[in-house]
Amino acid sequence: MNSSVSFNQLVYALVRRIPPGRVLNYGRVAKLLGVPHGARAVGWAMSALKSSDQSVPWHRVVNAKGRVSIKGSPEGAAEQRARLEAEGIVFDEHGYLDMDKHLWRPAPPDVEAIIRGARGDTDASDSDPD
DNA sequence: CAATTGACTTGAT
DNA sequence: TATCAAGCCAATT
Repeated sequence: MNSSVSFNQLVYALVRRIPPGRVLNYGRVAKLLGVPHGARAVGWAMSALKSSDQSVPWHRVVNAKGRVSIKGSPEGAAEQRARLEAEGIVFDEHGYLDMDKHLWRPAPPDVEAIIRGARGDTDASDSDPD
């Protein structure tokens, strides 16, 4: 039982670990998951989220410029910003937040653990196949 | 299996 | 800071 997990599930697992008041951008999520250029794929995963999946703090994922990037739903964008402000994040007059100040920097080992957990390989007996 | 799509990113203007 | 083009990825049809 293992890598049968969709990329989306990995994304959700990681986003779920983003602490309040912290944010992550699409490209960073992709990179942490081992796909340096999968930013768009991460965005796709987020768009696939249902309103019922409130276990995933989707509002903590913004674009690389530190700005809310939801398209086709001004309401959704407003909600995302409101949730972030509720966590203490401040947006400037242009709608940007300070990435250097709020970007979440998880330790690599922690990220690996999250990924392994999402894959269900909480055991992972084998050291390093290949 | 090929074409489409989209909450992206980077570099140049 | 805003806009444009090109590159990259996974899920969907």
